[in-house]
Amino acid sequence: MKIATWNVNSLKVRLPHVLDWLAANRPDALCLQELKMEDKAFPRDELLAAGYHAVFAGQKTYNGVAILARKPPQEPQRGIPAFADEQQRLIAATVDGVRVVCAYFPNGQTPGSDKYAYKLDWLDALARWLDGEALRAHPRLALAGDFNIAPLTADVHPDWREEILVSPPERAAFQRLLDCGLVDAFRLFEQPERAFSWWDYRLNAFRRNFGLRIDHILVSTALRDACRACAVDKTPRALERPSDHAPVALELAL
DNA sequence: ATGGCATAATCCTTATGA
Repeated sequence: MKIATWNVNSLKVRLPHVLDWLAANRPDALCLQELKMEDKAFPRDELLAAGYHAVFAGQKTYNGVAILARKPPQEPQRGIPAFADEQQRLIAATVDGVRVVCAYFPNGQTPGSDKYAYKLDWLDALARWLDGEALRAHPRLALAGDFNIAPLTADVHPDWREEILVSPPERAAFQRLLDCGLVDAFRLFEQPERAFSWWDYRLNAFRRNFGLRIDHILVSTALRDACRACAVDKTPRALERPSDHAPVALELAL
């Protein structure tokens, strides 16, 4: 089984890249973030023609998440239960017996801001839900998405000067997700130096490999031993009009 | 010290992103 995640930064603009990537990689499930479109604009027919069913939670201008899968995703659920939120940032569904949770974590803007407080509140609600309910109901669970957190020093280009995405409270919140019984699938395997998943559009950041690893796939204990490979695919980032994020893919022996 | 690019929305400027 192959599960992947990709922040597409507008599904409308990136649909050709997504269709090409699906054709080339044939994942069983692909989690998308930052659709930036309402549900009525979702390209359901184009994806079905490409062999993919979808569940999605869209909104105008910002946010928006979807799970694409070769088989119809089962029991879709939108949002974090018991966390009232106008922003469409999470959708979960079962694909091939795995509970796939697709999430677009808040950016946080800058420590001390309202958006930063919202980010930490959102992370707290996510951890509570995973620990208290989701993992009990679904022992085989994968949490995939744009976490907007670079957990380790190795996940950050040395020239990164900002506090956001690397601040101690954000990293503590990431660790709390691991403490729920999840593992960062990427770090189960040997990886190249300076492996990132996002590069700023400015400053020739991609060419200079000035990036961050903020897109992750965490898997539950029950899935850990089934992991066979996990990698960032930098190819779509080099195309014309790319997303600023690259897809991350996990292969499982299931 | 700042912005540098991209997207969407209202529309030629602004908010947001990471």
